[in-house]
Amino acid sequence: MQGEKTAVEGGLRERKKRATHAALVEAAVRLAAEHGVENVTVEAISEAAGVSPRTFFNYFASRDDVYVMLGAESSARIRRAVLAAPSVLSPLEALREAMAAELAEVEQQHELWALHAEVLRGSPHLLVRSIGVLMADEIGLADVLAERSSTGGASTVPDLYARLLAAVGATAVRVAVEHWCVRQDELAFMDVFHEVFDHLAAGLPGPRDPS
Amino acid sequence: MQGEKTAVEGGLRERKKRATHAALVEAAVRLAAEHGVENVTVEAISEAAGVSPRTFFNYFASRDDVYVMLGAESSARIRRAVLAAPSVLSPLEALREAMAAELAEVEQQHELWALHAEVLRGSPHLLVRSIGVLMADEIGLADVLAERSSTGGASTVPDLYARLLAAVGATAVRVAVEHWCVRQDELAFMDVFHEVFDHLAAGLPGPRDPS
DNA sequence: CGCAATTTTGCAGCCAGTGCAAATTTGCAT
DNA sequence: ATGCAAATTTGCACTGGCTGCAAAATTGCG
Repeated sequence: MQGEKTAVEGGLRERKKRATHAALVEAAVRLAAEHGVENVTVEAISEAAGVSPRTFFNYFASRDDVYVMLGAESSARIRRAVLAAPSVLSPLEALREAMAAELAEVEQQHELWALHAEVLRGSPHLLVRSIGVLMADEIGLADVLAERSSTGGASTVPDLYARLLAAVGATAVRVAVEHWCVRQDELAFMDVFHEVFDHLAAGLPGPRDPS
Repeated sequence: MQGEKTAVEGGLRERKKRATHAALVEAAVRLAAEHGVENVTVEAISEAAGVSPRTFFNYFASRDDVYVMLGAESSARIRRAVLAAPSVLSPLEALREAMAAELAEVEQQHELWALHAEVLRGSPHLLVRSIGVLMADEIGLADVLAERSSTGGASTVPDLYARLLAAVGATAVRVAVEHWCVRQDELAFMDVFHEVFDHLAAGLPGPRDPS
């Protein structure tokens, strides 16, 4: 399937849409980092991105969404990785591997993420919304985990264990990220990540290092 | 009105403030349950509560906050209970006990909570915000857990284990509540709650019942 | 009762967010 | 290339969320 040389995806239309989306996000983050989120209007963002204010709302349902809707693609990739995991792995191990792989990817782009994190740190309001969105993704993750474990019966509602594992996994990643953000220069992120999952696998016995 | 004997707290001024606050919350929840959140304006809420629209914003920073800011007092009580827990309990056990006690309390009021849950179910937007607020409380909980475990040194930043335990504990409660909401008539909430914590204590080994 | 502090309210106004229809751009078949 | 259909962008008008400010009402206290 390679007939097209550099066409990574779709037609010109779709590419332009993605470009506009990215331009809006970047403009919003940069303006917010400089002037503070509350002092950045939709009009300013749109102008910096070269579109009309009305167009902004064709891409985001609210002004805040431009700062909040970032992890959507990551979460889809994690779901695929969980489904593709070798069946010898326990559910917790499969999830651990899938998340580790995705996080290694994200660590590349690093720069935009750092700026974005700074913006969120300055507005608890947005931070809270972001956390909420991350957690809301669990439902989809729980579905995938339940599907992987079950023999094939398409259960309409994931069982308690799958829901718990999805939620705890997402929470573990968030804690690892937050902890690492505070001590960015002291620790390697992946070390923090694996320490967190070691704690979980051991049943959270106590503050002692489980290794 | 002359008897000051039943004055549970403060003067008339403070009581009236609490009354207004409660009236706004109740009016908002009832109106939202009936007409849908998006069809309930601040004007309607204020009118039902018997105050002016402007006054609404003296109590809540945004319209959505009236649906989102409910668990604040619960979380303070849980923190106190964790600090008061006997030191023979492991951190996970102490947290489990504190949360179980608080949840038993909340189950009494049941009625308003059920209505409120229904409203949130109808608006993913608010559900996400609520989850975010719950999770944001963890920082305070992590402080308390770290303080309980440490010999006395007031660390400025809770250690990784305390943060993880606080976050996972809050997540576990949320999962238990959500799971129970779906099967409200089949299961007793406390059974779900303890099953979740059994999974955690066992290190999430697999979907099999750990009991 | 009268004074000081607090709370409520109305008002004027900015900005977020939406529906609609016209204008513009893109994909594609001819 | 050219014209047509579909998708996208844009302007416009309008509702409603949200804020600052100062006047009016309410409460606490001597």
